[in-house]
Amino acid sequence: MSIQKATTIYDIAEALSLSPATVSRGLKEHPAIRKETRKRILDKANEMGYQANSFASNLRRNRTNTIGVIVPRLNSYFMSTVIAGIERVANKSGYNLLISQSMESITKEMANVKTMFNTRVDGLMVSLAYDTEDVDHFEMLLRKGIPLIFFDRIFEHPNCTSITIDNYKAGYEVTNHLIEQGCKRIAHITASQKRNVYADRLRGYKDALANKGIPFDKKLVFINNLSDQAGIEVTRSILEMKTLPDGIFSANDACAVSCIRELKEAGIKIPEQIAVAGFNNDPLSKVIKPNLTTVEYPGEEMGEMAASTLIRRLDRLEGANLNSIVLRHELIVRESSKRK
Amino acid sequence: MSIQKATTIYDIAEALSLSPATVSRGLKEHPAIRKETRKRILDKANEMGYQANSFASNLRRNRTNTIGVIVPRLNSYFMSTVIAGIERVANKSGYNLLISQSMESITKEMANVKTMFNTRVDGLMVSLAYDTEDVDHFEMLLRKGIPLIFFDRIFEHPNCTSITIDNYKAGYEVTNHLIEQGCKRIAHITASQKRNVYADRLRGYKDALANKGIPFDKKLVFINNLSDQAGIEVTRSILEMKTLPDGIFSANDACAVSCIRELKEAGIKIPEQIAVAGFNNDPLSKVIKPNLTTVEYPGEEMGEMAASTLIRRLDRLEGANLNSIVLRHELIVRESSKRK
DNA sequence: CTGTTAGCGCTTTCAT
DNA sequence: ATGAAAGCGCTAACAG
Repeated sequence: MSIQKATTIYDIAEALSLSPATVSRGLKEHPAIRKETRKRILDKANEMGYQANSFASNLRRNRTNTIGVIVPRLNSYFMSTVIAGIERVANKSGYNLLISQSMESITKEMANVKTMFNTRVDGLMVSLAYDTEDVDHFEMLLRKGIPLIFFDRIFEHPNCTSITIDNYKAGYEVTNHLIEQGCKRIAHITASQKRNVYADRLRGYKDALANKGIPFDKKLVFINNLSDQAGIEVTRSILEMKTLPDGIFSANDACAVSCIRELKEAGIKIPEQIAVAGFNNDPLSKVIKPNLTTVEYPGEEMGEMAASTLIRRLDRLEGANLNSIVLRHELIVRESSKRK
Repeated sequence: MSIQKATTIYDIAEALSLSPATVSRGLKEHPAIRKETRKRILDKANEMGYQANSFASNLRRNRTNTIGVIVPRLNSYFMSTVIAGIERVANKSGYNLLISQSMESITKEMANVKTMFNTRVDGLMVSLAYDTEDVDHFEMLLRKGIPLIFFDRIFEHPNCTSITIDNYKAGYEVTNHLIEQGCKRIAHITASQKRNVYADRLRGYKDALANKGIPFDKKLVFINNLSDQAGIEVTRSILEMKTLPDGIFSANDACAVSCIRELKEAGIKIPEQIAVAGFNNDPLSKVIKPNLTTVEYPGEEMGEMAASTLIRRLDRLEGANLNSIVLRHELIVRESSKRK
């Protein structure tokens, strides 16, 4: 099979005795083209197996049709769900995706931004690394008018849309639920307070305690990276406390599951002695025994929202200048916290 | 801050009283450019903040500088490690990555290939979905001379390089190890036999048994999707057997870990009653108690090899026409199988 | 509603 | 060793 030269709009134009300009317009939704002409063009294009050359188009329009995505890590159920959502929307709208991992490091994140910038992505979607302090490294994009969207791990910025769930409320609900199950001494395991998701959940936790008149004890707040390993270590610290907590609220499921395992190992009954709740509704939460109480996090929807908001903005459509979008979460109560 | 027009080779040419052609050459490693001129060009480019416009270049050269990657799913430690390896090499060589997930479905895989094709990726790296039967959907790429590389879940094809570990040997080693620990009745949990990784490990398992004169019993081979959930279900089936196995070899760690938990739940002592081994050396394997015997799989190296092989081929460099590359794996013996 | 025309920025013969 | 010039395929004024 020989390598065949690709069909161009010139070929179509010639076959139809039209000008390339008309063909170009016909291929889009240009208003000033007769419906019938448009149909002829589309049919012929199909017949000839026409594939737009995006480089020519990009060169001409000074656009790339590419959206950058920077996430801390890909290896969680949550993130792969978000990516799937982004992918669906981007593909549908003819955008390509450039995905990269910051590995939770600001340094790598900065390098990624630079690569994205040099690749001239049309827009960028970011979920921040643990240790990112500010968003100066995104300024070069903003100065060029390249839209930037934060999701999940966001940063408040006047020119950027942020997509989250109400982490404060979710944190409040989880904590309140544990209190209602009779917990009076609830530990909270979380991560870098530089990130909204963790800071907000902690605030929710504090307010829920305060509302029920339970004093806040900072010795019960553990900050780590929420990994399996961290779960083991934190559980050991907890087991060494003179008074054990009677509830644990972990800011993710991986860590919660790891805690449950360690606690069971130590002979602690769950939920009777310690009730446990996690966050994200990872499939793991339905595997661990007892099943883990958690918060359903609409990952795919978040990906879709992020992508469609960005694309609307790129295409100068409506509803693109929102400053923040908050998706609905849901507390999922399972055996790990049911005491009544 | 106003939006500033980007520097082009014309700007550099003008500033240096050279022709654009010379600048273009100077920016590459063109042999016919005086070293000194080259340095002047490079310096000036730097000073002016020159960024190549890849669309113009792509349009001209009919290349995209983009590599496609299609994987079953992103949400495993192994895969995110592979991607990190690919990313490093691609970035270094100035290639962009287009990543997508087939979600283990041939249908989605075919759609992804088509998107990649239409995006005119310069090359494609693929790890196949569970249910892919043949590679007909890649033919359109091969016909165009677009290099295709398979990694991990490969398909033998004369024009494609394949990158794997020796799954047969690994399967043999794991099984043999279990036998040496005294196991005589070893179950094997695996996935679609359409995929080399699972078929090869099963062959290794069979041959190891045969070599020690242990009869193969097909009732001891369980085929599922190796998820946590599958681990639970398979363990339940196992627990219902009239004679329990005394060893389990799971083709991944996620499933092995899930089994261990279910077995412990049922009061089975590990490794005393049933020794367990997994595959991939997922961080999880060091978290579960007892720590899981597994096989170290060099994910990052695999990603690097795949990417660099592909890029060498794209750049017409040496060592690009290998048909198959086999990386080194390593059996990691931990408590879950240590009986002696 | 359709055509003409002029590039977008780069690479690559072909000249010199 | 360097330059001139053509053109990759498409889009967007502008003209009609």
